Amino acid sequence: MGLREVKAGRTRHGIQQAALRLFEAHGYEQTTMEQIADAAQVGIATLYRYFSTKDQILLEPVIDSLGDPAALLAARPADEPLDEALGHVLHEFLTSNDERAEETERLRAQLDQAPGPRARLWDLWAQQRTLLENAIAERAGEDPSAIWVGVAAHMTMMIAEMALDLRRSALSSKTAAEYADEVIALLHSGGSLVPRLPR
Amino acid sequence: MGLREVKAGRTRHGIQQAALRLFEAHGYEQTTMEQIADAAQVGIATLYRYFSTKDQILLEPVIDSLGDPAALLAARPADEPLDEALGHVLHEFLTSNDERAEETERLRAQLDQAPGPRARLWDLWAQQRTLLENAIAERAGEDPSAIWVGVAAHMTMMIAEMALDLRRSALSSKTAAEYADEVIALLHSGGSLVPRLPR
DNA sequence: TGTACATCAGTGAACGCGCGTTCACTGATGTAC
DNA sequence: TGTACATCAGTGAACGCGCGTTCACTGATGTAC
Repeated sequence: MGLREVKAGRTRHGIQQAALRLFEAHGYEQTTMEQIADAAQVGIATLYRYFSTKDQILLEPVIDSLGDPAALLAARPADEPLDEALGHVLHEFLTSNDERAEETERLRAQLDQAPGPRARLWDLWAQQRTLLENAIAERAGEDPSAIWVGVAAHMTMMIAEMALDLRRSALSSKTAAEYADEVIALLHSGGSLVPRLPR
Repeated sequence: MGLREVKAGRTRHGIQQAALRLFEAHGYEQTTMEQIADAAQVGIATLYRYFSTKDQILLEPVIDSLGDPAALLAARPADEPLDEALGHVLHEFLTSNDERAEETERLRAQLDQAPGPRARLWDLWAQQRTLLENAIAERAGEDPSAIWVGVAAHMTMMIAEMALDLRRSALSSKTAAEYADEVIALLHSGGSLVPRLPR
């Protein structure tokens, strides 16, 4: 890697850092591209050389840090029962997330206040759920549009979402993976938490 | 209702109709407020008298047509088991939705192409899930932040979401309530669809 | 090691565009008497 | 029933603002020889 690339990397990183500081201080919507450029000590044109939109500045690190549940499932042994495999997928997905927790937490907090980026992040989750559906279907040799496939994928992603939310909002210092275990245990406890068909 | 109100209602409705036509023809983002004003044969200032933002024109009818699961749960008999009560809530929620299906379907289709409004709609779902959590907790006389409460609420809303998605995408003419029944049946089938704790 | 040229990060300024705001005004509808 | 006044829907035009685009240019870094 030559000096040119090193400097470019520094500039890019400097923009992200400056932007995050400003977002935290004044909010995403209240921060203008001009302010970011000033704080990062670059021109506005330079901003758009690295990030095609304002959204991207906030989203790029979050997107990069997102795991890939479909790939995790594909890596599980083929003879493992689906529910067990999905349990492992959840663990691996959330553990890798726990490791970068502090780093991404500040970004997430900003996301919650910016409708545009938030919508894109949700799209990303939905997209990964679809990929997971395909992985599940392929594993079973069945049609990805089968309802049971959708149920399994939705359950997995829902547990992941709950676990991340719980870690984010809770006072305790449990990991997301531990929260996922609690949720899974509740779902298998035979309690009356899952809606039942009306007679 | 006097003539003044009647006319105002006509104007408001005319704006929504004109906007929806334009959104369908050219897409939400590609449609400007000026075009909407022209098509509705009113001034731009009139648009902002009725709708505070462009989002609102699209969202207002969707928001109005959304049911209220928390209220539905509160209306169930107090001695009914929770899972049964939630099953009824789902049925009532989705049935009322099925009735206005055609009306809101065109709006939903537009929502899918507009990140801003889509984010707001998701916020609304999350908000209603929170309300449902409160209703569940109150029914049980427990803390709304208990994990099992969140699980029950998430499960209910997830089934509703899946049912609506299935009705929207499917070729068959089943109702959302019927799809919900299928999902519920799969969840209780004892299959290996719910992730399991790794040993 | 030096020279000539190519490449590319960064610049600044001007611009287009659409959302949303504001304001003084018109004219129709509503109401008090 | 008519008159005088109040209320309010609708108008048009100007404006502020921030995002994103474009372009010709500078100067540092990279490379061929």
